[in-house]
Amino acid sequence: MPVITLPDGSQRVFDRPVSVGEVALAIGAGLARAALAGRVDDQLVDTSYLIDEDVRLAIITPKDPAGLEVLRHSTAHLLAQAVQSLFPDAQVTIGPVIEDGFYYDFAFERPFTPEDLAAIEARMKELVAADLSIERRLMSRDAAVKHFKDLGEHYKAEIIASIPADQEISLYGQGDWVDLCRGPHVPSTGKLKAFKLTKLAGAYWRGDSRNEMLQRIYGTAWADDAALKAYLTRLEEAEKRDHRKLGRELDLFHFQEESPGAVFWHPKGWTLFQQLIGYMREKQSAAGYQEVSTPEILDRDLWVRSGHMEKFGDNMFLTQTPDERVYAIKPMNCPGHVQVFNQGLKSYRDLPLRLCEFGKVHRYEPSGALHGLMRVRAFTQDDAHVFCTEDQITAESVAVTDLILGIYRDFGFDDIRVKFSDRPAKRVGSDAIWDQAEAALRAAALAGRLELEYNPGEGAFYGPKLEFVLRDAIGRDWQCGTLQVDFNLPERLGASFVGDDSQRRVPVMLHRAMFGSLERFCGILLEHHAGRLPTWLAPVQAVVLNITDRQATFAVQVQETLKNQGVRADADLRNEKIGFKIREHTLQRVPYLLVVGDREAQNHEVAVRTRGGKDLGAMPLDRLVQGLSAEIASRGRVVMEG
RNA sequence: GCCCACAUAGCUCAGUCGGUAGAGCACUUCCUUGGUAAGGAAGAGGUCACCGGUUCAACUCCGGUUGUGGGCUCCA
Repeated sequence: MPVITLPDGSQRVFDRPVSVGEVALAIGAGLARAALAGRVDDQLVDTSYLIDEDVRLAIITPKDPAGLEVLRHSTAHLLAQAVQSLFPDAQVTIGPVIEDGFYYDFAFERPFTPEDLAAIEARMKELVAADLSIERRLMSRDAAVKHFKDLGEHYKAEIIASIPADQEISLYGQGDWVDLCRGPHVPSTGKLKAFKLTKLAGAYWRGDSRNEMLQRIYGTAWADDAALKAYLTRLEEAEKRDHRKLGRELDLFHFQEESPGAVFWHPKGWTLFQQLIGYMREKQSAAGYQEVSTPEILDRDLWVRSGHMEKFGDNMFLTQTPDERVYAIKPMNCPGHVQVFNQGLKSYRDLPLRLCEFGKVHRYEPSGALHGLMRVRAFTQDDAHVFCTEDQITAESVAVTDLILGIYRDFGFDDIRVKFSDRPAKRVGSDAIWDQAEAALRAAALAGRLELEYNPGEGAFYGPKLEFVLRDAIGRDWQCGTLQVDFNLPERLGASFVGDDSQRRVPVMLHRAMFGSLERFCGILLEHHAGRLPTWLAPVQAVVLNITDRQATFAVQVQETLKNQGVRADADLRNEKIGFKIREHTLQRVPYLLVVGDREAQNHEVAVRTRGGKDLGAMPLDRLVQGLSAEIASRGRVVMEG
């Protein structure tokens, strides 16, 4: 006589064991139709699951996030069934749910083509129309291994063999097709309505690049067609703000074959870049950093001593010169900064010593990893190294964290999280020092009142680290800043200072970057703002548009006035209609369009329009200058429009 | 680096069965001086990424190289 408690607290009593589906039907026919699965005492189960004792039960529908997951998982199975019905020789492997969808990896003798994809999707639709019921059964491990081996499914057999002995092996069948799966699944294929196969890709078996490559088919699945359509629209919107497209449209930068992964910055893009540097210089100087500049190329031997050659030698650019020496183009700035520290005898009184550099580094990234500004081979870091005593680690770490958080907020990022990685198994330094360093980083992260994600054992061999991740306007995460404690490099490169007891000591080094890569940060900014950079960062902040040639002189006068006040202003004196000019500069995302006609010239004012299409009306020149200057100085707060 | 796809004018893209290339926008010139998201006309612009092969003939078919895109792996 199971008593079933529903989420609203109400109870239902049955005089015999009942399935989740039957309970749903007892509540209502509509709910029974929508039911995809059940949650029985926090465990997700199929609608066929038989309840024979008192439980709490929630009926899971597509509206429930868990329901959507079940739906996607079942769609992955549907995909596998369709593939095997069309291509019986294809072997199945795994097919998990991912954000917004699912994928399934297959082993098949020839690559799938886009035409195959269309055929597979059509077959999936047929299987949905057939509304095959999906049934779960249990099997012993040995029987399951034999079952899949007999089918020629070697990957599945391998997966089953690796499942812990105490776990039961469940299979799900739909029609004549069976797959190994933990479940749960929707009751029948007819429940799968809104899905689309999206792309083909290669993927290594078990995610290991030493293994053979499988073929992955990606798909997306939603509760209904409206949600699917909304998702596809969202993808299109994301494409529109792609920084590579914006880079071309706004004439900011380009790439070309002669130097893959290296940016050609155009005047407008470089203006943005320089704003970032100028901003950071100001912040760092205020925070007690001293800027240095170290060589781009350094003898290979230094990188052998630092340990980089051994670990990352394959990813370094090396020079070929008329002499015998081999230089490495620097992939990082740290060894250079240690050389600066090493000049002259340092005292504990010199610490903490904070050296920063806008260092351009080169890394030979794998060709397949390159991606616009986001992953390049030549980039500029806002790199800094703090040389300090062990006692200073905490205070310095807190200071760095505070600095980083304030900076992200200035750029319009409020959603920031931190990943904390502590000691790995293989490491240098005593446990006492690790205890101290980890405590310092944790304290620093907590001081910033941040959401902390803990990655045990993921730290560098030379010290623990914090990684700062920011979330952009369309919900993507970007790792930018990093703070690492290093017990290793100073010693390897012979850094030391004289302590208050006159003994030589080895300093601790904190590695820290805030933007990370300036190139990448530019890309993130462009996508975050969809090209509409805040006024203080916009390459062109205002453009003066004359209506006819009669106002050309006044237009130039307005432009000059603005430039003299430090506003980046252009004048568009072309013989074009005002509508045409408005359109062009709006598309160029210029924050303020200043129209001057006879009326304005007469009154010594400008008609102000924003790139958002808002008409701010006529404004005397001095008020315009005042407003623009205030907005630029405020870094981000919109003064003019408010 | 691995898998798949792609590479035609500055940009976005057509180009059938193999017969040496087109459009729109942009650009140049001329007309137009027009009040808030595209005024009109004419002109110029291409070794079809590169190298090789097949063929009477290759943008087109085949092989290779480079680059790009989407994934995988990697990211000090």
